[in-house]
Amino acid sequence: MAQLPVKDDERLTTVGLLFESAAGLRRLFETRLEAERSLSNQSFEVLIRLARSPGSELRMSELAAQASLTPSGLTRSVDRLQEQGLVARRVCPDDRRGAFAVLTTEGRALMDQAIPDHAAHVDEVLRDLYTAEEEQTLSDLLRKLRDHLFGADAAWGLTAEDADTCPGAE
Amino acid sequence: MAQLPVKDDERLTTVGLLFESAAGLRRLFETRLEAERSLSNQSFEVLIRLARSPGSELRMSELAAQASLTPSGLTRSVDRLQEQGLVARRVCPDDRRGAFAVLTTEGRALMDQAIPDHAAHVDEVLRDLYTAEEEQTLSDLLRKLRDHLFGADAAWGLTAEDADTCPGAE
DNA sequence: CACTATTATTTGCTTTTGCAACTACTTTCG
DNA sequence: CGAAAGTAGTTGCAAAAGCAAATAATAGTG
Repeated sequence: MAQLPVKDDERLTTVGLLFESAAGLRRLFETRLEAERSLSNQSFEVLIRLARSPGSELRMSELAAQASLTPSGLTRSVDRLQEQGLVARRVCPDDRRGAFAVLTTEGRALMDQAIPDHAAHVDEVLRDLYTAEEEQTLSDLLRKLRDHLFGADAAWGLTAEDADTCPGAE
Repeated sequence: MAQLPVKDDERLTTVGLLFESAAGLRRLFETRLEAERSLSNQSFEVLIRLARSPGSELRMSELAAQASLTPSGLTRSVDRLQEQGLVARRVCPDDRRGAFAVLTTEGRALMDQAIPDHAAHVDEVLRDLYTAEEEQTLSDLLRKLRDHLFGADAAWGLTAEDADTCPGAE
């Protein structure tokens, strides 16, 4: 089938919708997370990625990529979480330049509560909006974009097999 | 067809992909916009929405919603653009509390150049990634989400018929 | 009409973010 | 080995963003 060309305007619109949707969700979640857990959406992003990683830990640089922060942004974010007692740093024994961010016991406990709550909130927003098929499609299309923008690696998909770069865990 | 339930994990992943995609695009565009036009992505968002509105103007509050900023964030953003001579404020004659942000001649000239460039950049990223059909699907799914999160109004779709709340234009 | 409630935007102040420079380590290569 | 180049993370500083309170104008009510 001859594909009708997509016009510039439509592409710009799609990008605009993507930005608006992300910002809208961020604000929505932030309100609740702030109220119920005193967490910003950004902190939560950092925590959830740790929580979903093997050993509840991730290299700083990897975490920065996953949480959409620059290295310096992540350093401060982890500083804050550390002050709150939710995260600790662990030097990488293999490479002493490197550091892991690790969920503390307290952080783990918090996330064990917060993640189901958050998932329920996400459900609330998406469940009645999309069919299961649409949701799958959206996920696939977004993953394609994400992988294209970064390097097919990073993030959420949680293809666990990497991440454990630093065998000498505590 | 009985819809297989979507698992919590998958929903969380989808949301994560959305955040990552948006952040990735923002960084990508920002780099080029900064280099070629000395504009942040945020400023550009404000400008492009003005440029695509009838009369190149929009109420502050409407613009804030479209650009994913809080009212105060938008005030400062417009302050900066005004200092750069790209935007001006116009008091709404109907309602003297209200203000319009308007593209100046200079701002219009800038955007007449910048938008095609930006559109080309967006094309570069999306053209070979998605089929026309996929792109349409993505756009539809995102629009549904955006409309659900806000009030089916706002933004890009540019259903021009509103916006002209303030008849007494200059 | 005076009086209270609402709405639109701005301002004061604090937090978050980013860039660029810096430190500390590792790797490469002569 | 030892200097040069590269990598991981942190810090100083400045820009941007948000919240809450202030301002200004409009709407509603008795």
